[in-house]
Amino acid sequence: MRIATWNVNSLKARTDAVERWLERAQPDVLLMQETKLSDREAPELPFRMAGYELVHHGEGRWNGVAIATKVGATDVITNFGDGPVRDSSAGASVAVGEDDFDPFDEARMVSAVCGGIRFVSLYAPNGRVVGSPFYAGKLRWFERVRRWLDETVSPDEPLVIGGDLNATPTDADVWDPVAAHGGTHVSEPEREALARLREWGLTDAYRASAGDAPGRFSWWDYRAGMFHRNEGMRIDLLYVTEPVAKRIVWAEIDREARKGPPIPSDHAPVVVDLDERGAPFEAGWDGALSRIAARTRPRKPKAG
DNA sequence: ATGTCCCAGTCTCTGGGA
Repeated sequence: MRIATWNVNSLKARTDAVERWLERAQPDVLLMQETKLSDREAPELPFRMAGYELVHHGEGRWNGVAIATKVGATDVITNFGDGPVRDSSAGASVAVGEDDFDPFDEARMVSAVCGGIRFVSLYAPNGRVVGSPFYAGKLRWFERVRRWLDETVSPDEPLVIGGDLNATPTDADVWDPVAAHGGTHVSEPEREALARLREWGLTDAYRASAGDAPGRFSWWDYRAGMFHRNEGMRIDLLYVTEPVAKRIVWAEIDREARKGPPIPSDHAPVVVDLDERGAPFEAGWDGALSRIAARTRPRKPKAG
């Protein structure tokens, strides 16, 4: 089973590139981020023509997460089960200010069970500036991810949770820790937030297979030739529970997909191969889903 | 070296976000 994650930087602008990559890489499940589409605009047909079901959770102009799957999708969860997000496709010309920023109004989480594994596609808030309200919201969002793990799934269950986490686990995941020092994506609270996820019972699938070598990045800024100098960061992660970790046989970051033409995403896909010996999840997902149902309360829509 | 790319609206440019 081949799994992957890719921040596509607009699925509208990148539909053709994603279709070509699916044809070449043939993942069974692809997590995507920054689709920048509403659910109504999600290009389900091209994916279906390529053999994939598309599960999409979007808001329009910004953010947006999705799962493309060849092996079916059931038990879909959006936004941690906390209710609807905003619609940024209507009346969104006014920027979200510091005071009204709420990462839980944004489409940053979608999950589904595919091929006996629960997958979660995440798009962490950027944080903008360490110490800003956006940075504080980013840390709150990571706490919500951990709480969702605590309340709805178990480390004993087969789970893949990942995507664009907008944070680097260690200095080995940054081209120049000194240059990046003091910025978002490398700060200690962000790294502690990632560590809290691992401590719950998750393994970094790429590192488990590819080792600790530095210089293995998944994102490079478009500007200043940073890709060609390999000045980037590894912020696109696949964290997996033990039942999945023991099936890892290979992992790679597809740098080729970061090259043009045409204009590529600023992220490269991260690919992990699992062997086929994964036993069916003994307890089944019914138990886990009943816990989810019990914890999921429709959130009262905000006025206006 | 504030250098690129994406989006929507003010619509062949601008402002906002990454």
